[in-house]
Amino acid sequence: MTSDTSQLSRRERQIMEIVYQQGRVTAAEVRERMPEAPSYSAVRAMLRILEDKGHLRHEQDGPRYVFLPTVPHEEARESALRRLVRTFFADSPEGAMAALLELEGDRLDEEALARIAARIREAQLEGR
Amino acid sequence: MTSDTSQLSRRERQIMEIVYQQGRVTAAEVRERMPEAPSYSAVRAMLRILEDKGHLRHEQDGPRYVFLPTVPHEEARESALRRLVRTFFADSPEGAMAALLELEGDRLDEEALARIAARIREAQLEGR
DNA sequence: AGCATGATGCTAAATTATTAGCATCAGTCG
DNA sequence: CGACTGATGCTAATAATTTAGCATCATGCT
Repeated sequence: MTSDTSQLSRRERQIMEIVYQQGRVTAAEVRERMPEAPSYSAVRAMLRILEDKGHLRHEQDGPRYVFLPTVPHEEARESALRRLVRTFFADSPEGAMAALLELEGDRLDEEALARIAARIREAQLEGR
Repeated sequence: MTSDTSQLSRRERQIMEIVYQQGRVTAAEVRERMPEAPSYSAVRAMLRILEDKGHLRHEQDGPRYVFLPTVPHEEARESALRRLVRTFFADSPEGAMAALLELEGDRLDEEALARIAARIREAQLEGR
């Protein structure tokens, strides 16, 4: 297991976000998405550092490398979720749920709401 | 408005998280909660930098300063939520809600689930 | 073939971040 | 009072991060 993401530097964090967002990316793609993007070779240098630190690995994809996170997506997002709930919601999942509804409610159509409601009912029935 | 939190360095980010978690903190309190905490004076120096950059402000509290974020808690968490949904949930709020339920469901008691369900019903009735 | 473009590996310089110490002040205690 | 502790303001040294250039290789095109 790689070290905690709270230890990532500024650029490292920017890159890791892009990698998780995309799933697998080339150096050029990372660069396109970086705020105030440095040179191509600077991006590659950072990617290599992240690989050396164990956060990323690469695969050959034709003439270029494609980079992937070493911590699986699922795991990383759980970790990020927990951290967010702890930092901003006094560790209350209910608060986070409410905020998501409030903030993103208008992006949830009828069907999505129904699906979430069903999940809630399920949780209620399971007494958990 | 201060610059984007994605530009925060390693220690800056650690400190901002602590500040948001606590609401208002002294330098000593920040230091207690930092991973691999540096010296008291190093923490103070970082707090001052964050203040210079506009992320924090301070108030006098007896013989010491207490630090507060300049971006209101509500705003900061919305921003963090959006970023999380975008990075890890392909910008799908439904996905984020499902993951929260999955991950933290066992921390939601009957009453909390009922309250969330009520919020969902409300959203459904409002056709949003 | 030569040239251009896109890629990697590597290096090191430049820049920024992080660190902690010193001087000074304020408050408390014996 | 002096000593001690806890605080601030400030500085600069050190460490870490970030940056980009060079050499080289591979591929495709004329």
